[in-house]
Amino acid sequence: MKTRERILVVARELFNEQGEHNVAASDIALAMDISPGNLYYHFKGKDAIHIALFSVFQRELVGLLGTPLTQPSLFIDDEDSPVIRSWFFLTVVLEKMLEYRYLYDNLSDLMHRFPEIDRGCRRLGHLKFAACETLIAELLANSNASPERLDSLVNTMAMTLTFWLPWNQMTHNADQSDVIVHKGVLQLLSNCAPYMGDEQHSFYAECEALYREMVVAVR
Amino acid sequence: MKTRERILVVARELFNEQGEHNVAASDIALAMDISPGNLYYHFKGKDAIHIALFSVFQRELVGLLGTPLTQPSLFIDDEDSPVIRSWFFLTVVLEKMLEYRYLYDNLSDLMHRFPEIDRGCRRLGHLKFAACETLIAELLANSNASPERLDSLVNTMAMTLTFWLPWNQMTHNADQSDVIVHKGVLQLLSNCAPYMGDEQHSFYAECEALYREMVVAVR
DNA sequence: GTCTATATCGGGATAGAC
DNA sequence: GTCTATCCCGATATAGAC
Repeated sequence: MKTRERILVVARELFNEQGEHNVAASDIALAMDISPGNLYYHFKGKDAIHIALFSVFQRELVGLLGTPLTQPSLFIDDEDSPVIRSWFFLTVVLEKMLEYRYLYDNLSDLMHRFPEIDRGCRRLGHLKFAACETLIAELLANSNASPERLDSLVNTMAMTLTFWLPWNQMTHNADQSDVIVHKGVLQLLSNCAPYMGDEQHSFYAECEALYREMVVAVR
Repeated sequence: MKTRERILVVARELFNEQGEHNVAASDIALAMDISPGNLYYHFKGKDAIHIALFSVFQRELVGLLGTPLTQPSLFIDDEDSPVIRSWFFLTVVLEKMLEYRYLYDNLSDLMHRFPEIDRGCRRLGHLKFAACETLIAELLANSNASPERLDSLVNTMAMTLTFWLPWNQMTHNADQSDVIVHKGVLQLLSNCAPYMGDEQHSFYAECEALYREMVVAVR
């Protein structure tokens, strides 16, 4: 792997582990066994690394959010139930966010410091909203919930999607970084539960079953 | 007002306006027209200011969260409906948080840097949970929602309470800092709506009525 | 591309006069 | 209590050799 690539990988790891602000450019160089000067040859400082890192993340997440549940894929069959499809979709999104969780630990800060990140996050926010809307439309197709309620539901889901990782970090100090995604999906979907029609119970059963299956599989 | 007091007030304002990390100790001194040396006479650096500021906030918020809806007060009558009481309670809590919103913009960061803030926020988190639980117990007294659902509802509410301010800041760049509290209360209560019994509609009506009333009153 | 050495700079912190 | 002046340090950034 080229040095430029490695810098991005190592920087992301350090940011996630130690918090963005605790990592100096020289720390990254040190962790890679290269000199600070060399690092500055590839990126003109930590800022440039941030921009590059975020642009990769943005591209990847836009790709995921852009095709929510619409097309079948390798993993998702068109015949699968909306619950399964939603479950899978949310899992994939949260896992991607977990890879770049340092971003969500310091969202306001980074958005404030970097206009690019600010614009990017707002764009991602809109996409999150849209994705949740189509997800809900599919999941609650024959629900009689009022539009206002659905609005607030979408809002809750988009917000949960954004802050689930930091929220868990602050409530459970333990590092259950693998179950955290599945717990998040359950939390997200359980918000939809009360609005579902008759399949309500079967939904919840399916959810819980999948949840336990995954948690067990991890351990 | 004594200098020591003024430092805390000005620091809080600057933190809220410009973000905690963008404010140096010398900035605070500058904004107050005192010398950096003088500031250091009162507080041994920015860290000490943070600790002092947080301890005030913690004391205040613990006071609010500690007596959720239980005792009648100047503003809350024992005969008032649970909806009104919940509404008022959430408003007061969110308004206090708004006064110290810089905290919630950089939660992970500050918790990471200051063990005191870390411990305090976890404690506040528990109190938030407990408060939401009693609120829900009162609000959904005769609901038949399953315990799992109620758990996830409490979780959603506590999380919303924690991240509502930063979430709004990142979605709506406009500074509608006065309505933000009322919008938050509506968002919080609308999560409970589907679990309410027959009074569901009357609840929503009451909520919306109050909401509009308050928004209009502000403008 | 990579290194070492060094310059720069901002913010934290202290000493001592008033 | 408050000021001025100064020191110190860590992190950023550059220069120039290899």
